[in-house]
Amino acid sequence: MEQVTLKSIASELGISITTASKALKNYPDVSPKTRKAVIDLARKLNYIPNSFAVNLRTKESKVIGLIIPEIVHYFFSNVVNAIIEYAEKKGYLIITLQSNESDKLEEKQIELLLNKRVDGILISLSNNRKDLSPIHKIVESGTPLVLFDKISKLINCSKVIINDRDAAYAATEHLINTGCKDIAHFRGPLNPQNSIDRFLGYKKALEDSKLHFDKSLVYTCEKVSFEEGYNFAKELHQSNKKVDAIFAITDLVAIGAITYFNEANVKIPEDISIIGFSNWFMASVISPSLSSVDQPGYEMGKKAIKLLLKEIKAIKKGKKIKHKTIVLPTNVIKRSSTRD
Amino acid sequence: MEQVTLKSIASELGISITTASKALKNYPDVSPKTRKAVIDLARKLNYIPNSFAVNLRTKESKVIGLIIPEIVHYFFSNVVNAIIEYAEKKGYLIITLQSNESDKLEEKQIELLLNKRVDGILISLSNNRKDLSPIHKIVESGTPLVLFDKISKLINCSKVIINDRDAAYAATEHLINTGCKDIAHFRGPLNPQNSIDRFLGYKKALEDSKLHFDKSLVYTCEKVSFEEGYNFAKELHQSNKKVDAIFAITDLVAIGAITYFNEANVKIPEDISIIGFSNWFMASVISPSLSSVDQPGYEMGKKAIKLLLKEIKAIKKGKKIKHKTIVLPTNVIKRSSTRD
DNA sequence: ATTTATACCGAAATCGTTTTCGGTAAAATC
DNA sequence: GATTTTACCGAAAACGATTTCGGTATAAAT
Repeated sequence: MEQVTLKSIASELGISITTASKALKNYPDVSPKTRKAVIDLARKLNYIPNSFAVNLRTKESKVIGLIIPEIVHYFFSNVVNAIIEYAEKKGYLIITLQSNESDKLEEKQIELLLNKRVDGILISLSNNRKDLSPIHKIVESGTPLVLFDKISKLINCSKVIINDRDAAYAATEHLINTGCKDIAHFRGPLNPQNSIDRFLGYKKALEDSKLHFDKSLVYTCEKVSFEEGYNFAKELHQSNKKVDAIFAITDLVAIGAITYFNEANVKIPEDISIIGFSNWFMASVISPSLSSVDQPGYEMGKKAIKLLLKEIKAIKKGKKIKHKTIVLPTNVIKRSSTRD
Repeated sequence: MEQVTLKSIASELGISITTASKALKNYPDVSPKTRKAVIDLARKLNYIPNSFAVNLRTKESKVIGLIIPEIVHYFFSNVVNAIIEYAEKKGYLIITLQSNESDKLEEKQIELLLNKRVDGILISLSNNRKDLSPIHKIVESGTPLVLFDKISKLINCSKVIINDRDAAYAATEHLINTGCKDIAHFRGPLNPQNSIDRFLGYKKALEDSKLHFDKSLVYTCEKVSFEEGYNFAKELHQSNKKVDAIFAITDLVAIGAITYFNEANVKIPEDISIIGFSNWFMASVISPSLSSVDQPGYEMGKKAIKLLLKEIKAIKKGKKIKHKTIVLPTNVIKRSSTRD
């Protein structure tokens, strides 16, 4: 399998490597005749420029690194989808890595991407990240970086996020506006900022409406799973606590709850209203269909890669870059699991 | 941002580039003293070997290309998950691309990966692929290739698949064994081999059990969506056709049907049995829980990347490679949507 | 006829690493 | 003391493309 190079083309045509290169790259100082000859031969031999050599020379790889906690997640697979798609259109390829919520793994992966000399890096931070020095290292290396969804404000780079607090506030407000007074919250783990922010939004909405915040109505889903939603719904129901609504950290948790209430013949939303978070496609599909807050994964991915490519371009041109933080709007999607 | 190179290390230490390189790569002909000096300085300056130069020299990129129809799919995101994970352990990175079921796009992406000079390629073919020449091109280029799930037998390379026909046969057989006699099939589109094979398995199972195959009981889901499952269930129900079971091409379609029957107060599995395909995690979660055939995405991804890396290794050592086709076993997972 | 402009072409340096192949000094052997 | 071995080191040639800078013809201008 003999490799076709500029050298082989040049020697076949009896010209120099320089001229061959210039012919293919539309330099003006090559005659139409030789240009045609080179192009024709290149096509005939199926010449493919050696990207390793090009990379070395141009010092860019046209590859972007992407680290997310887990790809097997509707939200993240949508993000990845958008990123891959947009990047490809702009001539960039994406190397994807998953941290599995392990900060140690995340650090290794950052190292890997830096070693690969990718042109830029996109990260959604793992929940357990405390030490920010590996992230700072990226910035120091001069590699453009954009953080999204799960970010840290302490890093000096561009970011794309939603306002979890406001979104949770809106969800809770929707429950309040539709007449609910005793609202439970199935929250996420205690550490992640997302989970904290949503809890805070929930609490703030209660307070702003002069509703009593009852700590015993807050259940913590460690794994944010269907089962937890199901079991906490059962627990809540059998406890005979006075509750007329649930705000769940995630649609999956909410659907767990719905499943229990359906089985227990508790009417939704007459007896209890339920609202989820993320607007997973299953939300519109189960019955009753689930009200939710949309978390625009595709949009987020697209905005993040767009921002990153812009910074890469700017740096290449030696321009100064101003880091931006884009906050994507979220909307409460009203369906049948909450009242009118 | 001055780049740290072997050259800068060497000149700082007053030694040659060669020796610096050898010190870092554990060559025996460098004294412990200079080795230590080089290693220490390299660490101090945070030296990162220029991967572009290494690639050029070693002619390998340690990158694998992966093309799938869509990443936003539980099955495929599981495949990707496994591939990324295993590859990383073995020192390889994954560039992921999605064809969106477009053969034109798929061809461009193959071109992209070939131009990038990835060390190997993994593909799950798009449904519309007729012309196999772009795939042959990969083989001709000498790039190791492994096809999985949606493959073509006409390509001379290794493959990882399930036997859709047998799996569908087993699903239908399960319905028959549990007393069903009039079994409908919500099939997929007419083109894709997967869809055809599952239909054939269904038909064969009926014939082998001397059950009548009724063409009017076969519904074609063009988009393989929840809505189609729901609507065909409705259509079937209102048609008053005699039917006591449905085999759906996919769990999503099956869940659509279940949702309709739940609403219509048709008892599952007493009045009608339903079995899906893929063993999506939602199958165990809805009520009644859905019987299904597991389609081991994670296993498939792992086997595929393993096979590919093995071939890459073999080629590097100049060994001959024998292409393998791995057929992964599938199992009928019995849950509450079918009878005992 | 001489100068100037134009149109093409190519030598060579460069990117940073890897690896082969000699070379020199010191130590070991006879 | 002469020879061989051992232990280190480095020059230089790759890998393949890009780009600068200078060159030589030929055509145009004076």
